[in-house]
Amino acid sequence: MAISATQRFTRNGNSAPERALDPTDTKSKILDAAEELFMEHGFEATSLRLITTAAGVNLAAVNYHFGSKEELFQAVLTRRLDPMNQDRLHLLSTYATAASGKALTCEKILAAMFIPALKLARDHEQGGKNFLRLLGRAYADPAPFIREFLSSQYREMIARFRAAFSDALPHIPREELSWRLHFVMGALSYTLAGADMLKIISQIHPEEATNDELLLKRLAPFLAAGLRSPCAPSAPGPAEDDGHHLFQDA
Amino acid sequence: MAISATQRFTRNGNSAPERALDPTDTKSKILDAAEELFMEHGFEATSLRLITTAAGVNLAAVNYHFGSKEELFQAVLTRRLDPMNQDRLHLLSTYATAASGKALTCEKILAAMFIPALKLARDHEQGGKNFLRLLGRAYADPAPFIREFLSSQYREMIARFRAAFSDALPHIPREELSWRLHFVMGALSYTLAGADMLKIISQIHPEEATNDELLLKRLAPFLAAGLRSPCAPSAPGPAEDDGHHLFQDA
DNA sequence: GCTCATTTCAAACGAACGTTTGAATTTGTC
DNA sequence: GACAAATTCAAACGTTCGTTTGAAATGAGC
Repeated sequence: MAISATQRFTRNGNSAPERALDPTDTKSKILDAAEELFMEHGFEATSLRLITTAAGVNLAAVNYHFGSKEELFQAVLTRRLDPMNQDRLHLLSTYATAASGKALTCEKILAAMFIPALKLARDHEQGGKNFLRLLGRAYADPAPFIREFLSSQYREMIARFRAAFSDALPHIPREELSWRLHFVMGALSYTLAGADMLKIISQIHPEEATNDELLLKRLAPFLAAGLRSPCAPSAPGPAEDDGHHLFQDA
Repeated sequence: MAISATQRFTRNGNSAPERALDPTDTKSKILDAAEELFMEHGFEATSLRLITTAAGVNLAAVNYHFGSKEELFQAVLTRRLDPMNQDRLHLLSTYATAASGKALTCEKILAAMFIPALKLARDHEQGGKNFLRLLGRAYADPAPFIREFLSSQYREMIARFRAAFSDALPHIPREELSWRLHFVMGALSYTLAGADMLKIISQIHPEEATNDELLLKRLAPFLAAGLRSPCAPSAPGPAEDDGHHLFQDA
């Protein structure tokens, strides 16, 4: 642990943004194998020996090209997460200019969140579908380096989308909207991540559960309805009830 | 791996349901420490040495009392999950009889899901709050033994609640309802599990994010609105569009 | 064809892991 | 108090882990 910054990477020095995108070079082979295996077993349970064997490269190649297992994991996430979030921002801007000043609908904003994710899921030439499940699981991973990384990766995107939702739903207080955005992100990532678990629990047919397109087509209206729902009469202070009165009867 | 069933536990033979509930005995001390540490670091990253040291017991005590690390993890989950899910079923039955044959509202059904979780979160004398976060994370864990365990633990409860929702929302097709139930479970567990990550992303004040009561008071109406939302005009076959027409404009 | 930086390789490092062992200790029973 | 079962203990087991090493192979520039 705690290797000095100068000591690391003295042998690589590969500080240029990207040397090559050749999908047959060692770095790409490692990323592809790591993506699939991290998705399948999680970060801790996936050994570098498993990754390098699957990639057909030498064990030491990971530390040479990426520095450490943690940095490899971040590289796996960055490779697809960065373009996806930029797609989201671009799509949101496109919709906003098309609306010519008027506020977007919830569905439009949700579409700007979901469509780039769908595009990634369909990118079959590279295992995009695996990546979405890996990403969903990373959200729930307690490792500090993962949480900090995701937090920094998402900060800008979330801020922009919160602003969009705030325009779309002006009657929802800022604080309530933060919560609902939280719920949206939760349902989305959980849905993408847990596709094989709750499809059993929920008795959803397997061939349908893997159809991300259909999945999101059902998820977006569900979330839009929640986002638009009328606000409760605001929290009336520390009521200290026994929990059985939390839900207004109807 | 693959220890014969007869070989395991030859030294314990503790096959009675529960010998003692004394919170100071070795078994309980291990469960308490394991619950907190599994929650904090996840299953793979938590070593038995860390657990036994925190519990103040000998390293071998885990294998003596529980058989293996995996079985300890299951015991940690079972200890609270089993009573909580039985509470849920009991509460649902209570509401159902109180409604005297009429269908319950979505809010009532959600209350039957949430209130037992809240009760557990408030059980401060034992780390109930930790447990909920541990549970939420277990949902996203790819380890097969965890997924199979949770699936078996939840099967009955989910079936009962699906039936209740089906009565409450007779106009929603069975298949669509399965999806929405999936989204509900996702948002709930994600909300309970990821309390410290997305509260940063969503700019929610920390002192509020730890208030589970307020959290669920906001989540339930959000989900109820989604559950009640009108159905899309049913999937019209394999449309094979480019993804930009997935969301109906409005 | 020589040079030198980059990359690959087999091998080993020390550390930490889950588990097992067998003796010591405690506990319950007569 | 003696016997037997249950539990605790220190120590070690064999394995696997991420990482490091130094030499061998590779490739581009002159």
